[in-house]
Amino acid sequence: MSNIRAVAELAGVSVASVSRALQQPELVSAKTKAKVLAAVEAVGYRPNLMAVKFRSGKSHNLVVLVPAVANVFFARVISGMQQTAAEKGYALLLANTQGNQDIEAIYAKMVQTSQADGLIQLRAHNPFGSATTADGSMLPMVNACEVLDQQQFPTVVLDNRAAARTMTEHLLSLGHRRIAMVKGPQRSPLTRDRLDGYRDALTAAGIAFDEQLLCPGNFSLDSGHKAAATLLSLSQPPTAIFCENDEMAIGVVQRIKQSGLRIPEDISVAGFDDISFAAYCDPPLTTIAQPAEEFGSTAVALLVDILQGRLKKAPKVILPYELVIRASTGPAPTTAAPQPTRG
Amino acid sequence: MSNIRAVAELAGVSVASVSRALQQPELVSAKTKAKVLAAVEAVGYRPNLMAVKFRSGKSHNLVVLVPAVANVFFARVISGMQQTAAEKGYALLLANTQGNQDIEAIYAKMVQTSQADGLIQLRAHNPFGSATTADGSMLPMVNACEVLDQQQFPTVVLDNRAAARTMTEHLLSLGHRRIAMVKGPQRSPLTRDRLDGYRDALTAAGIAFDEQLLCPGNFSLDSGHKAAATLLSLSQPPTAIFCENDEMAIGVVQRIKQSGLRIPEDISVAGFDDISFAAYCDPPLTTIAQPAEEFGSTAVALLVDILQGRLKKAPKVILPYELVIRASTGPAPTTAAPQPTRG
DNA sequence: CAATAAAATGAGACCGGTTACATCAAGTTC
DNA sequence: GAACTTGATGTAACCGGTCTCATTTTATTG
Repeated sequence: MSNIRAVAELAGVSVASVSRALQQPELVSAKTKAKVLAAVEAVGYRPNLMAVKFRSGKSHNLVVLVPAVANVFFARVISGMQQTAAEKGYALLLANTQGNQDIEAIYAKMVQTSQADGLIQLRAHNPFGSATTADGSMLPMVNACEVLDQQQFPTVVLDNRAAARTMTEHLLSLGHRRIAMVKGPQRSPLTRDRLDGYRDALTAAGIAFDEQLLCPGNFSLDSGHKAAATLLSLSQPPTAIFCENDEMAIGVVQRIKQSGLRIPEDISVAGFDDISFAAYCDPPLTTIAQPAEEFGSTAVALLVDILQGRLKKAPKVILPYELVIRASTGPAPTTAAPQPTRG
Repeated sequence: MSNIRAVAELAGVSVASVSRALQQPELVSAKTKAKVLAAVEAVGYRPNLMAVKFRSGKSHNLVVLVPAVANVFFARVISGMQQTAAEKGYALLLANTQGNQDIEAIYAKMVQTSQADGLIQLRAHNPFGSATTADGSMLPMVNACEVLDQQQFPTVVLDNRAAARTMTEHLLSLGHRRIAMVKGPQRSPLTRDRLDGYRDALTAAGIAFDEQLLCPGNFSLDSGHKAAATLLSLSQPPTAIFCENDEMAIGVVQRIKQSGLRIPEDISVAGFDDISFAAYCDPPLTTIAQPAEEFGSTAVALLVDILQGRLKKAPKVILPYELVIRASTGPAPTTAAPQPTRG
């Protein structure tokens, strides 16, 4: 691999002149610039950017911790990150953590060992352990989607509580009184916020909260399917099921159909995220649309702002959501609670 | 940020001893090692791995060019890459190319500028322009999923021709004689191979090829929906539609239902990939299962083998596929071709 | 105890750029 | 023409590690 010294030698100038000719052409004479460019061409010179990064102390890499890259929603977030990172001259180092904190720690270390300048976390967990560096400065981390309770870090988030309340109100407005919720992992703040929103709406409508109508899930299609089975087997099944993501809702839809019940005539189903498949579900899914790509691009933009010193305090960016009403939700059945015909 | 010299000073030893104590502890005395480790702890030393990479000339980064990270299938491939890369001590630099060759070129340059050691391409395109470096050695690239015609690069691929033939034969065995195909982008070798397999099966069954039954698509849900509309409006519509991926098949399914036709009684639909949503489609989708994660892990393993000099010639790895028969395909209708009732 | 082998340690070159500073040539001003 | 300014270029330090080679210390042996 040819280096800058080879170029300098061939061009008959110093390495400093070569560097200047390439980086600040206005500082060198036209003659020198021409000689340098010719020599660069001749030896096929490509500057070793690793050396530049090392010298400058900036890797221009950003670590991204993603619980599951194969998740449709996260894939969109990554897509948005990628776009903005490229625009700002950063590359993304992708880490598929699968919720494993050891893996998170390994990648977080890339920041501490100068392999990356900053980190974006899509889960409510701080992989660094503390919020500041040894010298007390803010760690270059942005938290998006599911955010930490303590607000030491810049965050990009949806008002999950309000969104869940909006969806629940939509279902209430259709006359539903027994509304089940298929939740995400128990401990996540995201799930807690959405549960709060759900309860807010119930309380406002004067409906008692029923623990039986809460069903755990893990955001997978299968967990939705299982949750629906549980809910349908209740002595008093719900007339509407609100799922914390679209995958689970699609699983729920399948299970309900397998029971011979109709959606939304017998039971309404709602999701969250508005992934592309939601509109192609049968019936098309009522859901909360999140600006997934914007989560990614905003997170990257914030992180770059921090890295370049344009941001002093940790901001909290709240992105808008939208209730998307499709055919999977409809008026609550007026008759007695429907009974499964099979399954 | 503390460096190795600070540690050396505090420990009262040379920088070489510090380096050895951390990298080849068997070379230093127990006493020195203890002093060094204490000093490391005291100053909170983290080796600057950027410096190490620079010095060694190995970045231990791999660039991955993905047409669309938000695509469900590719997301799984990335997931597999991530896993294997982490095991082998490499990090993934993710590039979302969206088919844009300029973006590909920018990221390919990361290899040439030593920011990455190698590259994985998921499309049939060589972002480097040539197959060898200036000195004639093989470029560190692996091509997966959709592969280049010329075989200068190691490739990981499905026997798409055989897979398409298998699916077509499945449909033929159900009595279908008018089998449509919803294709991917025209110029891709992947689409060409699958078309060849489709024609192989038709020829073997003595059925004439009908150009009208080929429908272009772009692997999106929407393009499947549109393709179905076109196919249903034919004077003689197909009795089965074979789509080159599951997204398009799901789009096709929706459009067919909107026409009031039943699947599979009136028309059969088949996909390709076996994404998780395929099993949750209504009816569940017959498809070709591809080992997506294995594409990723194999591609990374091959690339690392190249980088570490364990691989001299470019191998071609062919991964297995599996015909997954679900409810979206069934016997061809025995009556006259069904007519749309609405839509 | 001297001679020698073996183990431990230190000094400093090196990777490939950038850049502060020194140097030098050419032009400007009085 | 001397003094000074300006622009172009070169020299070499520097980033933070690794690693070769020389040197010193310790262990072994006759």
